[in-house]
Amino acid sequence: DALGQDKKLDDALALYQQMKASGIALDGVVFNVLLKGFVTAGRVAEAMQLFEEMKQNSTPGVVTYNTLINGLGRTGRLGEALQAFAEMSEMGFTPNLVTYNVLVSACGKANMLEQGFKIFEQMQKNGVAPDVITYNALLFGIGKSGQMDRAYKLFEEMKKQGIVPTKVTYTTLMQGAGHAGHCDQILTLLEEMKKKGGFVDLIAYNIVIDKLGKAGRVKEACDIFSQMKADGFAPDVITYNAVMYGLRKAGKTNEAYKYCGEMEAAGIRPN
RNA sequence: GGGUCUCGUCGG
Repeated sequence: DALGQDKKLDDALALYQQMKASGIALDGVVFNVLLKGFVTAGRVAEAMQLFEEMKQNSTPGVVTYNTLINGLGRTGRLGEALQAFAEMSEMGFTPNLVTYNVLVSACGKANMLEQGFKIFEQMQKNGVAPDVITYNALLFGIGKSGQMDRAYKLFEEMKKQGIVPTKVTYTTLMQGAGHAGHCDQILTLLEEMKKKGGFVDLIAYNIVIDKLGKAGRVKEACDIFSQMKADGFAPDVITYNAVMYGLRKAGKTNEAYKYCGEMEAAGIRPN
């Protein structure tokens, strides 16, 4: 699993072959881990091949299906993901919270928001209660489709249901507000996150700086950049790219170069 | 008893 996460999937495969050759018994978890490796590397064909192999050995389980559905969904193959979802039920596996979350998330990314809401309803009919990840995934899809009024309604609704928003909820709303061009909302959300304590993180600052810069509010972007450092956050390459993009867009190329120098001085490699 | 699955950030 560690090798697979670390872009060393082929080393993981070698280890797997070695295990097989030494006659070590391989259980379903080993296969799931490999499947996940293929899926995160975008090697879907090999993932499908391994999955077929697993079926011969009758090692697939709910986690296997979830991993596979996630892989299909995140590579834009929503149709195949839904097919795998149907198949798992036929095989007698009961979809769990993760299964539904993977599907809702895939729908949002694929601009199939209404399909996502259908699954949201279906899970509840089947007695699976949505959690904060489900709502965050829906908010992502709503934000991507530019319907922020609907996003704020769902945000209120989730709280009414007793779901506690996380920092991901807030940054997801920020992104949506950015898509809709609502920079002031982003700043309001940042203030709310600060009040919560412990909600503001590097990603939140990166989003704020990016959106302000793209909206031409480059002075504010630079101010937030200073503020994040004052708050003890170290800008990363994404932060620097975002400020520099905004500065360059505003024609402040010299200013952008200053940040570039600062970045290198901070030991951050340009990408 | 433990190990595997799901949500948010830039540029290209």
